[in-house]
Amino acid sequence: MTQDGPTMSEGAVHRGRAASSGQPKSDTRAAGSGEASVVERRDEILEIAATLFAERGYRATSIRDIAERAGMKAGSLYYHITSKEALFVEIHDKALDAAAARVRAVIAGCRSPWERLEAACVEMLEIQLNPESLTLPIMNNFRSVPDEVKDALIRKRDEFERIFRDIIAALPLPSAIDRTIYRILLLRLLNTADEWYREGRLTRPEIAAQIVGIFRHEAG
Amino acid sequence: MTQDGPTMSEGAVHRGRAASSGQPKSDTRAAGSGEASVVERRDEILEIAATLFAERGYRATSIRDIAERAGMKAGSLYYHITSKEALFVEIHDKALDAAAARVRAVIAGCRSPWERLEAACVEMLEIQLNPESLTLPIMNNFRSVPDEVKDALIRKRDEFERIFRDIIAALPLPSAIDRTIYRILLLRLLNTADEWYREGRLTRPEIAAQIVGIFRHEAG
DNA sequence: TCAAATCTAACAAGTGTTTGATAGATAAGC
DNA sequence: GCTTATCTATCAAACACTTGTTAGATTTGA
Repeated sequence: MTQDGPTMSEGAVHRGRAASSGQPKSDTRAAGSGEASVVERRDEILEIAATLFAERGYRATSIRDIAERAGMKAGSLYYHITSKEALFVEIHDKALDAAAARVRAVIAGCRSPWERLEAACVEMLEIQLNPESLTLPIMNNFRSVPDEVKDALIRKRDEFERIFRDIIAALPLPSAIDRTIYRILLLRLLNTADEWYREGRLTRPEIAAQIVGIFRHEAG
Repeated sequence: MTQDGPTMSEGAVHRGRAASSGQPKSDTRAAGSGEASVVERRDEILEIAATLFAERGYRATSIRDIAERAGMKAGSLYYHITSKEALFVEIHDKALDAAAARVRAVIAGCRSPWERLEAACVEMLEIQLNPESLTLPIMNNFRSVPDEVKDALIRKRDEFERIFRDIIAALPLPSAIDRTIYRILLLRLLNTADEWYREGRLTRPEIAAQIVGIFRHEAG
């Protein structure tokens, strides 16, 4: 892609209920009335799209694919979304926020720096390898994303990675090790786990322990 | 992609001079006659395609992109190639062969196991980060490749990675470290270097040294 | 003259997106 | 309570465009 994607012009003025707009009137409509509420429907679409983006990548996932999985026709999707790009950006931001929250939560209960690193690694593997929710492996492969959007995505990702910068800053590493490279390498492994992970033999915590084992060096 | 790509039916019976076929008559035509020889023309196309595939990925690179860079129209490309898939497979195989040769060459002159590992890492970074030749970063991102082709690509890649299996087998690692995970992680970093590498500050050999520094653990 | 290499033009299929029509539910007026 | 009117969510159909690929005509050079 890089230069041929649609150009993401201005903000949406759709008739439908695209992205951010606060609740429509007061439509959260408690789950009493039998069927899924309006808000849930949109979240459902976000999850479906997230799963497909994660499985096949942005470019290889078509609007029609998403629509079909959501049980509707392609055109109908545009009642809920502004554009494919906007959909991706929204998912990406939500996924990173959720991931950040989860990682922050697990490291909060850790005393030593190495404990924190290992807990963060375990949690990252869970996040990347469990296609359960909206916390999905889509924080790389920026090549498949139009240029203008790319900047926003990278900014959000950098924000997320600051968590690891802090964890690593607290590690008692030998002075010969460059902490920036250290962080880049570690995050690359964690973020692309779904590409190199092979089911079987070792469990996820065991693999996380292997990673930390390799990255563990005490100053001396 | 995964299931929608073209289906790579049978072997080519083109009129042109697609893939493997030995030389056409005796057409290597020494470089005396002023212009590029026929064989060189085809290699030129392979290099152009390799560069584009590396830059944008398989799916995001169109036949028309390649043709334009080669100074011709899309249809004309099919005089030289059988299909986009076959073109990719050929490039991929050639790239891996070239990379294997280069890595084998540099580790041949090394005594100690750790020396060998560092030399291999330096060379891999050079290969991945120098878009000079046909030795290009396309040994990952298999998601963007049709299923049937994927198997062949993976087989070839596994063959390449055996070099690293041997290097790692000779390392005096602590018994707690799993050499399979160790190899997978290291190769993932080296193979995706073009995605995480940022120009400036550290040179490539310095980065390679950092990587080896992190992965270096003596048994004890 | 002959073959190699390229062009033009089309194909069928797929892309993101828009438009106008329409069921089904909800609310308002009488 | 019954009939309107409004609104929500969907569909069908088209749009303009890109994709890989093929066929036949045409140029180029020896």
